[in-house]
Amino acid sequence: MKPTERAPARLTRVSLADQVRDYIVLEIAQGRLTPGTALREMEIAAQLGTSQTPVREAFRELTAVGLLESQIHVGTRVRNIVEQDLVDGVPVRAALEAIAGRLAAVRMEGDASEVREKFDAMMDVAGTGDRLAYASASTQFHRSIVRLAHNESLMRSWNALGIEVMTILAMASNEMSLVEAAESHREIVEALESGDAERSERVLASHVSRYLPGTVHEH
Amino acid sequence: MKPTERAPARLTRVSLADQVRDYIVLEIAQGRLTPGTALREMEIAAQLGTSQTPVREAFRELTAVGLLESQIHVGTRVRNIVEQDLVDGVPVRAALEAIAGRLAAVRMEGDASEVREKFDAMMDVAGTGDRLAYASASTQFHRSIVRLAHNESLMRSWNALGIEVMTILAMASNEMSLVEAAESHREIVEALESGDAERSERVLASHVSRYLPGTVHEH
DNA sequence: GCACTCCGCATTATCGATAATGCTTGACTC
DNA sequence: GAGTCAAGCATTATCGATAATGCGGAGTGC
Repeated sequence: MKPTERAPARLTRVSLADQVRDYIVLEIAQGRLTPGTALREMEIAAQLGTSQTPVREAFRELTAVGLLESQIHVGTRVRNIVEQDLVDGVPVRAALEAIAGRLAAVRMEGDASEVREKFDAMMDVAGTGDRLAYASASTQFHRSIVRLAHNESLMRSWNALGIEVMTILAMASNEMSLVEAAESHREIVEALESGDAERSERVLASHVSRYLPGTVHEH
Repeated sequence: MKPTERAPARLTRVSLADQVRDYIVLEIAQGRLTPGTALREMEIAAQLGTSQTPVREAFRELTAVGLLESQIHVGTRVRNIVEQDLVDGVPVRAALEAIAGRLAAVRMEGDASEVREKFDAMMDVAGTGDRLAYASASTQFHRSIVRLAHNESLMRSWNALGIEVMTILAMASNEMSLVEAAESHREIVEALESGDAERSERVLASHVSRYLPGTVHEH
């Protein structure tokens, strides 16, 4: 009962545009596409055996989160993500996740099981040392908190930060201990489980602020 | 020296996708497309004399800001924006613009001329009573502040809120005095001109918080 | 009468081809 | 020799057509 006959076991799950997007992200995260590289729609399409359309949609999405940059009628290239971009994102993300923590603590009414599950998954992955998988697990952890805040505006703003991509890039470029990193999320889970909105807000803001590259948050 | 011969003086400025997007927003803002209405790509395309592709891209963008909702392989419909959506957006927007105010106050180094220009434009428009134009002017005012913060992550998160659309919808549905509304932005301009980061942050947070429909912010 | 299956239709997702744009190069003028 | 203009080329933007998907209704068996 094969899904389809013609596709060579590759690019067969969801929409092609999504798969192309993930492919490009990986290429960048793993250094096969370096900043400044010009991306031609038809070329990528040919590589992946799709047509121009899904590639185009992937470009649009990645441009929206700042991974690519494009000029109308000219072209699209890999944006040079400098440390400043990561630094810029921190206060924004901290503010958003602080709100998320405050709302989630109240709205999930003591049932933080989903968050704890994501935390456990993150710990497991950290043990394997797979940095790419860890980046994904961490993103899912944080996203689940934002989702539990039940505020679509918040979710959209947070998504627009392109956390997943940034986390992958950050993970790929540093040597931080994964287990240690995962462990540092424990206090978030506990704060949420306590149902204390203020504490959750505070813990999340402080946690995310520590993502400043090469520095430690303090007040 | 006409731009093109074939187009009937309509849909001729920028990319078709952008024009389709603006068209749909207007249709919704002016009540010709009501919540729940199913949108068919080919139908809109036929109406506007384009093909399916630009319509599709417009749908994607509007889905991203929450104006439409779509299911893969099924269809896209006008989302029912309820008061809750507007309420949800307020704390997020307040947090983002507070950050923007703090950064902008410092980074523009006393030169708030751009912001003042947008303010003046908003006051002018308010005088005409054109609510749609006012919504646009107000959005431009706020966007200019976010832009002056020189933080792309912030800009992206803010854009994802779809402020323009929400403002249009809010404007279309209430009877607030435009001049009064415009005037309430003066303190923001003054705070920014003073270059005082904390004051700008505070004034913006408080101003945006007042956008809560039917209520007044207090602490 | 009710539940289940299968078929046809409406709609989107993807494709391959064409039109439009803007950069670049090279010739021409002053 | 420097500047200007235009034609060619690379690339995207848009198009029209086809493939794939999923929903709903007709038909069937119990």
